Amino acid sequence: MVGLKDVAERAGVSAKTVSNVVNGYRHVTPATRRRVQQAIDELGYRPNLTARHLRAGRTGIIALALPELGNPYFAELAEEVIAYAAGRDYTVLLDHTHGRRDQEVLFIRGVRAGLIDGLILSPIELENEDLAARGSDAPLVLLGEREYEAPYDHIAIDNVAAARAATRHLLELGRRRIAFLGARHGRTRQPAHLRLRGWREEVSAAGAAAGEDLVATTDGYTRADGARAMARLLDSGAAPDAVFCYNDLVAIGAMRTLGERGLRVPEDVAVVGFDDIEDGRYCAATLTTIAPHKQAIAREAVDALLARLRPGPAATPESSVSPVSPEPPRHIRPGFALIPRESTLGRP
Amino acid sequence: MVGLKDVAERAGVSAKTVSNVVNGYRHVTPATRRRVQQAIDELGYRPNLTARHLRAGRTGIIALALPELGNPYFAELAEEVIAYAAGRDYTVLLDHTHGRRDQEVLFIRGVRAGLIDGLILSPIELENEDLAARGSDAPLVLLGEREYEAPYDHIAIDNVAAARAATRHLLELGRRRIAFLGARHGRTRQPAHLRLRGWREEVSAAGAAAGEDLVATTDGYTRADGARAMARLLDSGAAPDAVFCYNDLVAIGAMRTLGERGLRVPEDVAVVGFDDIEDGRYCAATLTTIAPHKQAIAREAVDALLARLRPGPAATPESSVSPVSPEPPRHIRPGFALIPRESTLGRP
DNA sequence: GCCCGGATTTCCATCGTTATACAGCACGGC
DNA sequence: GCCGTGCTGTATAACGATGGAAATCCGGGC
Repeated sequence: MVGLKDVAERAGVSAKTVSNVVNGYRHVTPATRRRVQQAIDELGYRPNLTARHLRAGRTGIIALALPELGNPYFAELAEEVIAYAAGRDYTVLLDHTHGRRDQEVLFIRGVRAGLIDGLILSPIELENEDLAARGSDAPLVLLGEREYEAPYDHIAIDNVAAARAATRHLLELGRRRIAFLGARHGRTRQPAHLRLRGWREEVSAAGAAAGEDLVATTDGYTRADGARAMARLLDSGAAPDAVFCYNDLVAIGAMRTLGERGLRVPEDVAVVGFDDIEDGRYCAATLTTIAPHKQAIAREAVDALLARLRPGPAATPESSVSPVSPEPPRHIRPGFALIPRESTLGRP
Repeated sequence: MVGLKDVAERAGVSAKTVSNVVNGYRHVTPATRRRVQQAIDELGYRPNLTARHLRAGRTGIIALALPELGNPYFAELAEEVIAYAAGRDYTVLLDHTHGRRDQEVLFIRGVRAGLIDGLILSPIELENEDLAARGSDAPLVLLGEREYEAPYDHIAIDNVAAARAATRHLLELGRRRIAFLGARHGRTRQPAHLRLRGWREEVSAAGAAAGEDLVATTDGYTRADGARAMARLLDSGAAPDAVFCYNDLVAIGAMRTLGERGLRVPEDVAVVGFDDIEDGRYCAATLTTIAPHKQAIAREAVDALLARLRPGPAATPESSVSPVSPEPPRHIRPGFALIPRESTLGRP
């Protein structure tokens, strides 16, 4: 490990002068600067980030905790967050919770205390009481469909409106028996709550079938879950002429099952997904879907977090005694779009 | 920020005693331990990782730099690496290079110096000279198809053998005009080098068509690249009866184009991919593919890296003067399997 | 020749934690 | 009653970098 001291010794100056050179401090003689720079190059010195972080009291690292990277939606979102954060000079530490409550609790409790400046979490099974009992004081931003009463910024598209738009699209195509795929069973808090509500509101308003026989539950939100749920739904005799799926993965699984059963998409059953993952654009029948504005979500999430990290605009000296009441939590709703493709329209 | 000192003061002991309690040091009176623990709980103290890292001279963080998270192969691999590293008490800092040489160079040069203990990199465009000019001294493990002359551990399946297995599978099905999809054009070093060679060796050995008209180039390895390349190949009149694709994404793109052109998979054109990503199992025709043993790759990569991090087994005191020559770089070849599915066999 | 003021560089303390060395103390054997 | 002998707990010094005060240097004005 070559440190400031080594460079300083070699250049015949003090450690602080080397530090000044490294940080582009103005008042350094060109001659000194040159000598120091040469020593730096010769020794291959690189400032130790850990030490800097300790000194600075911050690390410039934010954590992003998502359920699964295997879900392309989250992988794509992660890329956006990483890219945007990098532009704001922050490094992202990516983690996954497997959608498990204990993992989620761990994160909000503050694993990595002192290592990360803040956390963006997309919870699945987290509960209100977990947030209330939170120990860590690092800023936290929540992402995704789940809604909480705790005072944290929350970024999510309007899931009810999106679900209604998807359902309406199917209704407008003349479908009357629209199934919902991806309710979670055995839970008091329903992760799919809002999308399910949107579906229910819209079919009810249209006077279409809204029976519970058209709601299929899943254990998770993977392709396999979608395939199984679709099979169960068909076996139950519910005979849907369309399915609105919790997400694209579930939809892709459902389409696979439909294909195996000899049912055509969209002629026999139209399918709508949610997330607009890349895969959906290359299915045999490209997938109609709700496209949340991922870039906006990433941007808003990072901005919201950073807003709570930065000292805030000009805290006047006297106000530092009586702490300014923090900004109230904000609920930000990035946009979304319905993207009609072959799974509802057929091939042009 | 509540630190050891605050806890110490509250418990009426020294900071070191608190540290001892936190770290489970044996010789602490139960009474003292209790008092300290209570102070910890009351203040909600969490040890500052940055300070620990500085003190320890290591962070327990390793970086994993992959081309794209949007490619499910890398997302799935990342999950494996993160999980396995976690089991070995290491945190993974995930990064992506977009397969760009400048990014890759940045990483091996040692961005994050001092913050990470080592790096696992899956390079795409990195060159030998970049590795030779490497500045950082943090251990580095290379992943993936590209081969280098630099002295670093390298983890990759036997790509030639895998490509031959895939091609042989197609030959055994009676296909004679097997195209290769995903050569990279305009590059001296061909990323797809080994897979292309495997294809060439196998078709030549079988006396099947091996002309350059059956080799389609791509700019990248995405679904879109695959779709475009397939279209070009068909337009060229090459009339393949099978395609072996650089990876599953390219294969999925190719299948989409085949579908649009009214060609059936596998009846008219059989398709084989590479990577065994989840998507392939849910295509209209499930995708035959080469499945690299991802878990083994992740395990070997992490193990190889950690082996160079840990002090090494019992460096005898006298040998510490004359530095032991480091272990020679190892080339590790995890296994792979050909997984035949509908894209070559048809639906059972 | 001496002093002044700004530019340049150095010294010291500090971020939060832990390793090392040592100081207090109770207990038992003589 | 004295002195080792184990335990406990404390004081101090790092880890590597940087902010701020203090010290030094330099040329110019008197």
